[in-house]
Amino acid sequence: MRRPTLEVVAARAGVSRSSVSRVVNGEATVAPEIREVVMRAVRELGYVPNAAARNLVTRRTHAVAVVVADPPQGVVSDDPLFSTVVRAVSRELEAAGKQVVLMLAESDRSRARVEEYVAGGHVDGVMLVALHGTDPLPAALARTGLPVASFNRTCAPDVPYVELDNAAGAALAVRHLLERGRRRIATITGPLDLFEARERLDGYRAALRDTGRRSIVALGDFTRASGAEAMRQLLEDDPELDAVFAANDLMAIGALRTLRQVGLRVPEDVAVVGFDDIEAAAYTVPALTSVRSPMADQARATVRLLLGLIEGGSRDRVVMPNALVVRDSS
Amino acid sequence: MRRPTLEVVAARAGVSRSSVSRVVNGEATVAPEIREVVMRAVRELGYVPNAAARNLVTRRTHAVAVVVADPPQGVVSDDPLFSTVVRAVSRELEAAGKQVVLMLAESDRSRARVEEYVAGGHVDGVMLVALHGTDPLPAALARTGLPVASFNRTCAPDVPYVELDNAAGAALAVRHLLERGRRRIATITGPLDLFEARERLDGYRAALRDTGRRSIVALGDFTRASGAEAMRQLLEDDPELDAVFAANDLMAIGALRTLRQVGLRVPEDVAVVGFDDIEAAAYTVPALTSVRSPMADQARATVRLLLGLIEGGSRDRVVMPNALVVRDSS
DNA sequence: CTGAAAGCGCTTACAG
DNA sequence: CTGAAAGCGCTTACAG
Repeated sequence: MRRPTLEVVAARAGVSRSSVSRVVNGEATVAPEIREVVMRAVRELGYVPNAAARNLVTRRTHAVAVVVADPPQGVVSDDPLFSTVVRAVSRELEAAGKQVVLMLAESDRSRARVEEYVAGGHVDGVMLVALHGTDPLPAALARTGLPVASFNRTCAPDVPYVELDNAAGAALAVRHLLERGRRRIATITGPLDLFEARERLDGYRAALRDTGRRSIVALGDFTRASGAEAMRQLLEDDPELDAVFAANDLMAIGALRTLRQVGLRVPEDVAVVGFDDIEAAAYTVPALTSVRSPMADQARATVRLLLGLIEGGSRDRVVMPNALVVRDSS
Repeated sequence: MRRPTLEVVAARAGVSRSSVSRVVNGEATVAPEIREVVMRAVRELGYVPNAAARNLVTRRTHAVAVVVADPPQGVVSDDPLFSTVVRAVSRELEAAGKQVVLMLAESDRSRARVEEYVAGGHVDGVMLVALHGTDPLPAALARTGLPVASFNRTCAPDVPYVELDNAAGAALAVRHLLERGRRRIATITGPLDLFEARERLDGYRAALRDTGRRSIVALGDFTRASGAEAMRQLLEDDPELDAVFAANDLMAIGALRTLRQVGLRVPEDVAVVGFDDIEAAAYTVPALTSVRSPMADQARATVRLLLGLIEGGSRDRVVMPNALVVRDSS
């Protein structure tokens, strides 16, 4: 049962295809009685315009690719932020009448697919999420000539992006710990090929440097397991430490677990602060102090940036502010 | 800078458009020297076939819509399962050469958009996730004539689906608690307009009925907050209860929080069991016993079901088994 | 094995 | 305001 075409609707309504097209596209220059009769035919036949035909001539797809360029270990898409970001982006794009085409770029093969897909004219623009700092994908996509915006910082010079003020957020956490009287403040970093992770580490270092204290650093990869492991490492390195700033909440949750296992009390013995303020932060024991990054806001900002580019707007970089949510862990 | 067309490639290679098309589509019936010269032209010009033109004539899009039909409160897409499911589905579809078009169906307006999009021939098939039992969307989509498969049970008679054996999973949890010597076992349900929630409640009831014990039920909606609230309610209703089965882990996490707040020990005073075995279950205090539902497997099964339908296969219903992961909370 | 031609279902100047 | 016609960029019988 083939779907009816414009042709069929025109025949039914006794008008030309042009007129049907105009009515369907809501053009003003149509006589009321023609509009009327066309609308009826459309309704009766259950006519829906064929997308491919329309795209072919208009060169507009009303679709946007959201490319989640996940590092191999799946840091980001395993993250609670994944759903927050994907949802916020979807809602915003939908409100703007754009369809979301979700693409996971993991393997080299899937990256090649993404490039081909975008170059094939399937979408009007591309939004990138969660890139390695050195990911070549942004630059490759920018080369297609389509509008591209990134949810986080990239190193492609011509791809505008939105980002958190990661360094400032980290500094906020460290200063809070200092105010609480903590002396030996360690940090657990994210994977340092991500800008976010590097910037949060920088913020931590800068805040400590201001007070002449030394850094105590363990590497993590943004997963709970790595946070637990890094905490163990830190305690070995410096049994005297009295605070830890984890570069995201998942690692902070892992750190809490290790501290409990070795019998250290939080916050009495060791204070813990995370980053992102995911929903689970309010449900840890004790509840986790965290830097709140308004992910949904960031997602909205990126969408607006991209929509602006599609409409031919400017390519400004946007930086989102942070706040600290103090709970029981510090 | 318009992208080169088949025409341009043909001119460059000095052959017909037909030949270029054949080479690009990997047809066997092409002389090696023609293939050679076409490939070179393609490479030099950076030719990528226009998707709209191709779809228009082949009536194939190589795309699949993944429709997350979330209840208004956003139960599902706030859920850690969202990312698990979306990722597993994306990977599987990508491996099959299908593009994922993610659509959130929340408001009536966005539901209408989904229907129109699907009817417009944008996709080869539809995968539904997270429906109310009474959601009219599955039936509406089935009416477009396109292949539709659901990640969970629906009430549309002609939409095949994959589902967990929810009742059996719940019964597993209850029997485990009985074996541990618990006498007064309560449950916190999910929103009862979801089949999953109803079936888990049924399983709980059936398992208790077998032993002649009575049900103690509080309603939740699959969120942490509702779990915390329901737990409070249960303790008021029956201060003697010694176990609770929450219909998902998030609510179990909320229940743990309430129990801690009122000074009850887990599992000494009250044992807690959840459902889904999300990653966070291993990180609660105490670590949460949970019914493991192989989400990724379920996602894969649904994708295979849908791909089968697209290829013209059968419409079998699939039921996935469950297991219990025993941790410290019971 | 190759090419000329028709056609997929739309939109959009262009006349009238 | 309306319609006839061209054209978007491809694929695919059909001849040869």
